[in-house]
Amino acid sequence: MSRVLVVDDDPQLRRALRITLRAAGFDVVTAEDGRTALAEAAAAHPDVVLLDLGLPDLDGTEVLAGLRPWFTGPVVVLSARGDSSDKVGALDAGADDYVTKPFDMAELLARLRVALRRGTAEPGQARVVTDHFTVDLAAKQVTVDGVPVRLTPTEWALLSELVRSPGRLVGQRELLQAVWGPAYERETNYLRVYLAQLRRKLEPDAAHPRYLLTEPGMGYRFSKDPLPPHPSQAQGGPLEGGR
Amino acid sequence: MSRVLVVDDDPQLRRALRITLRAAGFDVVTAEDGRTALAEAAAAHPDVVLLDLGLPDLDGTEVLAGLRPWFTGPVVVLSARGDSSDKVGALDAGADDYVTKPFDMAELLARLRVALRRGTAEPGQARVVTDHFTVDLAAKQVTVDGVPVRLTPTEWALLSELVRSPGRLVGQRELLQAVWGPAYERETNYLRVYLAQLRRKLEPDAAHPRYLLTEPGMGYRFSKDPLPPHPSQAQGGPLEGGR
DNA sequence: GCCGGGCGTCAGGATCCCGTCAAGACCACC
DNA sequence: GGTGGTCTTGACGGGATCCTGACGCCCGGC
Repeated sequence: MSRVLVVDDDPQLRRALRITLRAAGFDVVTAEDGRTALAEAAAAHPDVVLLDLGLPDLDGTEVLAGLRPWFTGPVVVLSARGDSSDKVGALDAGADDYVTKPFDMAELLARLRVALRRGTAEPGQARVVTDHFTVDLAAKQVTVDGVPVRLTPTEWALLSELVRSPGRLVGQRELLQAVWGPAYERETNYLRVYLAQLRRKLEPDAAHPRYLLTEPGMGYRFSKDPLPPHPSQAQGGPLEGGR
Repeated sequence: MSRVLVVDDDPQLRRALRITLRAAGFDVVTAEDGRTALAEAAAAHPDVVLLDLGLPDLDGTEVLAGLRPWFTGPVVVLSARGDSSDKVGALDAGADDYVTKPFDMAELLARLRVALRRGTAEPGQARVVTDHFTVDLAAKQVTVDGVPVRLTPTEWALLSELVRSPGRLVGQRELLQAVWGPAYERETNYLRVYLAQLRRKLEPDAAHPRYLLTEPGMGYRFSKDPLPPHPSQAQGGPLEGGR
């Protein structure tokens, strides 16, 4: 179930949205002004924010600006103002969609579904867990077998880029651009060096990676479900009876 | 620079969009009906598709359905019909945004920016499934009977080119140009070698392909619905009573 | 029956790519 | 000014990948 944070100063609309969204299977949290919204967003970890622009204390754009540095989920703006300049401003400020009041509830629900469809898939998006290590994206913390591990800034940037989309192949150009910037797209050396460091710190056996996989010529892939241990790891397990 | 595919049957609107989008820094490709749209989407590799729902040959929803199995980028729907049910239908069919005509150009550009900001679809969103193997174009992952299979860059480039238009015959020149570049249009050798490798990795019986089919003298075709198994595969099935 | 074009297969060698290591540069903090 | 940590950069060996040519098969035309 997905959690949505509804930010609106109109009690009636809040109530209507709460009822409808709950009926649609959402877990609903509400806020009536900008400060509360920012606090609730941090506290309740919503998957999506439904944000009214006309708030009593803060301008909607300010709320967006306060949200965007750390909130990675989608933000759908709800506003009575239908001017094109308002829309462009909010969308360029980081909003993912813009719906004008009065709005049709079925359409709003559909747009929420679209926003969630592509927002980070897992509800517990801040934590990625494998059998061997855990990555907490919000706290910037990595633990291996429960023990915290120190990562350098570059290592962290690289790891979070990979872990953000489990199972997906991330191209080397994509990684280099995200971590070092567009000017370094050819320095595949960096990737090799830092992937090796990450594997030394995270993998059970750095020489035979099971989670941080190489796709030769294309890029790297973080796999949640580990590959089977390398055969050379013949630690006399009783199951290896054959041969 | 991003490439956008504009699909609309109105020549005037196409022209206006082409000029405005080009001025906004886009590389513009156009199509005037659904069939052309699907072909262009497969051939031109757009980053985003701007799709009018009222097309002469196909319903817009059909174009969406033809696009979504493999197209990993965002699709923004443009429509004169503003009914809520139309919007919900298109959004749930895989569209990323829905703009009603007449529209404000600045807003449309902002929505295109938003769509592109989010980048490609999540793994699992865009996948081509057959009875025997699955191709996840967003994750760049192929599984045969659920087991991940590793493809080399060239193999992947070739396979994705074929899989992008299921059922359609893709000319050898087209394939060679897409994978190796315009200078290699005569090297049909490459196709034979790499098709064989793909068949070895994907087909149940590489000697009698059922999914990656050869059209002698023309090119190759990916078929979702497999051909019946080859008769020589008489593995004692009860139905193979004869002979 | 003969012939030629197109296709599938195979194996070798050249090339590219990756993992690894180590040394130097840079920076922040003490 | 010293020190520890981090980031860059280069070089090297091993392995995977790509290109290439040769061969045999099938099929349609003559």
